[in-house]
Formats: sequence, C-alpha cells, structure tokens
Amino acid sequence: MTEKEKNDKIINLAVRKGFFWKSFELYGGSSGFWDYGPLGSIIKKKILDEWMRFYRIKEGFLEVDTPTINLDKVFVASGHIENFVDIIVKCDNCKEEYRADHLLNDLGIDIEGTDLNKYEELIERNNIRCPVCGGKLGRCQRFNLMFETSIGVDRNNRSGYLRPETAQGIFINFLRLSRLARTLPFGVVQIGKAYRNEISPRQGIIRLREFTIAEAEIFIDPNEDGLSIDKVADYVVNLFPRDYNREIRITIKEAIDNKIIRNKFVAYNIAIANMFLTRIGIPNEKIRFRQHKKDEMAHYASDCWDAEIKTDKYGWIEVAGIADRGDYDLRSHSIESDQELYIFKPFDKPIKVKKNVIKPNMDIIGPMFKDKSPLILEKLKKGEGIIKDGDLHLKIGDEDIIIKNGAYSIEETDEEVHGEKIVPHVVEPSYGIDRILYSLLESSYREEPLENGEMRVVLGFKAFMSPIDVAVFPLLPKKELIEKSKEVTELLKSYNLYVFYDDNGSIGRRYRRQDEAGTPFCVTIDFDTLDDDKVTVRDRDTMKQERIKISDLGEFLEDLIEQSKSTP
RNA sequence: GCGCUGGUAGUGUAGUGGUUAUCACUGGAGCUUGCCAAGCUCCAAACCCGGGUUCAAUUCCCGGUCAGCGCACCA
Repeated sequence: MTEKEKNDKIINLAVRKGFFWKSFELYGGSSGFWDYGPLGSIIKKKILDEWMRFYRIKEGFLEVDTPTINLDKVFVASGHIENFVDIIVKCDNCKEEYRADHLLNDLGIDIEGTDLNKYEELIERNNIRCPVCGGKLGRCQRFNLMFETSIGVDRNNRSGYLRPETAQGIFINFLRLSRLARTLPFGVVQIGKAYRNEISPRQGIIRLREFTIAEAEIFIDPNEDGLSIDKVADYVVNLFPRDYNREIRITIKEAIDNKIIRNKFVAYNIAIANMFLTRIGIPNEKIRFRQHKKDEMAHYASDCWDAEIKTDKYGWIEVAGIADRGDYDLRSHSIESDQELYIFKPFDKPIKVKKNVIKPNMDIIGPMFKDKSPLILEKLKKGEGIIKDGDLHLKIGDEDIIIKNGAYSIEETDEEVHGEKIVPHVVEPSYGIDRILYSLLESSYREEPLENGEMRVVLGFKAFMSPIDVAVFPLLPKKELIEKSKEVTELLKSYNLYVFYDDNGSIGRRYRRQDEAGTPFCVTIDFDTLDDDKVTVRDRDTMKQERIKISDLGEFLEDLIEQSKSTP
C-alpha cells in the first residue's frame, strides 16, 4: 500500500463513517472548509477535553471565550493589518502572480511595510520583469490573509476582521485577567475558531480557512521565572534545533542546561505538549519539536518551536507552535490603546528614593501658555522635560516649549517606592486541533489480515478517546435477544457510555463495522444470556471474548476505559 | 491565483448526442444464520453547477466550481 493509497483510504473511511467531509457539498463545496460528522465531532470534543485537562486543570490556567470577530484596532495593534499581508504583483502578459517582496529580495533589496507606491517605484526603477515570460509587471496589490467584515448597518461604521488567532482576545483582556490571577506567572487559555483566507488551501483538512485552535498565553515575569521544572526535568523529547541538522533525544533538563532551549517556559511547555499528544494516542516516535528558522518566525515571535507529527501522506506536519512572544503584544496594545498594561510587583520592603521633582509655578506658566498649560502640567507629572542651561525644555507635538528658570523650581523629595511595574513576557503554546485529529486518525489506522483471508480495517483509538464507547448486539435478530439487548443498552447509557446498538447483518459484519469506527468493545447477547445473565464482551484489538455478568458490565467497561488512559 | 488532468448512487466504477444509465461494495426490509465482511429474495440510491450548440446534451463547446498534480502561497 503506497502512502497515497493509505491516505485515500483514510479520507474515504473518514467520510464514510462520519468523521468529516467537505463543507457545502450540496452547493459544490468550497475549498478550505470541512464539516465534522457524528464521530468526528465526538473525537474532536474528546481531544479538547483532554487539552483542557492539561492546561486548565493541571496547569491551573484561566479560561476565556471571546468573539471571533474583532475590531480592526485589535489587529492594527497586533501587527496583523500591517504584517499579515502579501503584496502581490501580476504579469500583464502571462498573468502569473508573484509576491513583490520576493522579487525585490531576489535582487538583494530588502523592503518592509505595505506602501504600494514604494513597491511599484522599486520595481520600475530596477526594471523588474516577469521572471517567467519577461512581460511587464502590473500594479501592486495588497492581499491580507484576514477575512474582513463590517460591523453594524452602516457600511462605513466600524470595520472588523475574523480573528486569525485567538490570542488577541486574551491580550486585550490582560488587565482584568491579571487581576483575577493576582500573581505571575499565570496562564490563560482559549479554544475557538480562527480564520485565515488562504490563497489556495490544499491538503484537505490540513490547511483550512476556518479551523479550531487551542491556545494558552502564559504571562511571565521576565526577571524572575518562578517556574519549577522538576515535574518534567527527566522527561525525554525529540528536538530538532535550528543549528543542528538532525533530531536529538534529550531530557528537558539537559535541553535547558545546554541552552538548546533558551526559555525555561518554552522548554516546560514542549514537555507538556509531548505529554498531551502521547496521552491522546499519538505514538511518541512520531512526535518531534522543530525550532523555527529565523526568517520563518511570525512577526511577533522571538523564538518558536513547532510540535510536528510524522504522517504518511504529508510528512512532518506542524500541529502546535510554542512561541516566545516576548512583550510584543502587551506593548503593542499598550501603545495603540494608550493604556498601561502592566503588573505591579511589590518589593519585599519599600525602598526610599531621593528624587528631584520639577515643580511648576502655575502663576507664571498659566497666563504665559494659556490653554497649553494643562498639557504642560500633565507632561511634567509624567516626568517629561529636560533641563538645559537652566531652562526647562518640553515637547508638545512638534512644538518646543521652553520654560524659563523661575517659572519652575526643583525640589528634592524622599519617595517611598513599594514596587515596580512589569510588562510580562508571553510564552504561547498554540495547537491546531484539526491537524491533531487527522494525525490521530492516520496513526490509529491499520489493516489486519484475518484467518479467512479477509482484511479488517481498524481504528485503534485508546478506549477513552474512541467516539463510540461500546456497541451492543443481539447475536441473532430474535425478539427475546433484541429485548434483552435494548435493556443492556439502557443499562450502559446509565454509566454515561455512548452506546451503539446494531442488529443488522451477520455478527461478523457488525464487528467489522465497529472496528472501522474504532469502537473498543462489543457486547453480544445470546440465548445463554437469558439463563445466566452473562454477555460476551469482545475486544477490538485482540478480538478475544470474555463472559461478563450483566450486573458487573458497566463497571467492567468503565475500568477498561479508565485503564486505557495510562497505556502508552 | 496560474497551468495540466479529471468530476456518473454513500464508496469504487461501466457506458452513451435519442425509451427505463452498467456492475460491485455499502445501506435498508425479510428469510436463513449460535460469535468475526457467508447465502437467498426484495428495496433505496447517481450523470458537479451555469450558459451555448442541437429537434434532443450526462455525452460536444465555453465559463464557474471542486479534486489531484506542478508553480506560487502557507505570518
């Protein structure tokens, strides 16, 4: 079986069994959008539940749920309006499209920003022609990868964008969240949809225009990490550092000590990511963490490690990124919103500081500067203003204000300082849930020859991750057996199990159907059951059967499902 | 976005300018069947969308769309 054939089979199975399928099929479909069907919805939810268990329960992070549409200002601040843009130029002759910055870079010209005139001017001045046909290049166009929308009835009202990541919803709530957390470090998580208007999404469910991400923003004190890595010190991960050209297996502690991973929080979260992925059933040997090359990094990141999963079809695919965003986001929003975003960190003991404070004499300044004087007062309070040659110099807009000696005085004060303002740094683990789901499906897929020469297709999910917990069959479609089977079905539902009842076709066919769906257990009711109250429990992986008393059945299955959580 | 190739039941396919579009698997009803896709009967289910040419288009032409591949893109 080639890799392509295997992939085709998996997609085929996923569609047939109701894991996922293309959206809008009724109207011809649209690239980059996929629906989750009944089984896919459940497994996606189970992945998210497990993710939340890791981050909200175990790490103790706060959860938020913010709008998918954000005001344009949010993305002005975040840099997405500016940087989440490609400048495209099209050949007038052959209609081939290029990224203008790439054409310029090829000539060694570095250009930043999104000023179209600048691009067109440079292209013209350097006489850049179409690399394919030599034709003349047309006007430059801006292509932003965010979906734009307008808010409210009036089209000119306020412009908004569908978020390309959930992170901004956390950053802009920083002040409220930091008050709730009360101490650094703290983390905030959000799961939700994000949107990117990909130019040409391919690769099925791997590249989507609307997708689900699970993100944690961990706010840390840049001067004092306050993190113990004891829990993960000896945990071994597969690292692919930027300056190596190979993978290394190494403990977290070694990776930190040898400065392979600079940031302790990043290192810690690499371990958590590895634990999470293996927990839901991705084989450890198919996971690695690859450090981004310098030019590969997003505009906000100073370091980034991708969690990658080895797939048969697509090779190593990125399923999570663990980025060191520094203080980029909080500073940007601080500037854009004109609000200070910081945490006040008290000293152990207040310290006394002698300070020279400029005291303006408003009796003079007031009449002299009239309506500008309130602004002057405000600026002086902020500590702006330089004393040069005995005069006080101050800038208001473009204007230089000079306040003569005598219109102000300098006083020495003793000030008690109780702490300092800190702009936290952010480490962000960000997971692409759809890709994880695909990887899980692919790595769970196997075909096994049976004794009779047939092949059986199995999705070998861990029992607790399987969409259907248990199937119940009457051995034969006889009235008594069907009745008993429905009783058993109801009993199992009372254990909060998702039960699938099936009395159609031969018993073997029904087992096959459940193997394809990944159902770990099948319960069969036969005529003996009516006498001894025992049922046959059949295990998906071993196909072994065991007789269990109906009164023990619920707990028996619960135990097996629980056990599957700790198996590798 | 560009180029090439393709699009027929849920899936995989055959075929056609003209009556009721082939087959298999799957699915459903029943018979049979005492634990791993058995057998029999019956049933359901499709020509990607729009326009053109034509008496007549699923078939030919054009456009769109989706898919695969190549280029480009993937912060």
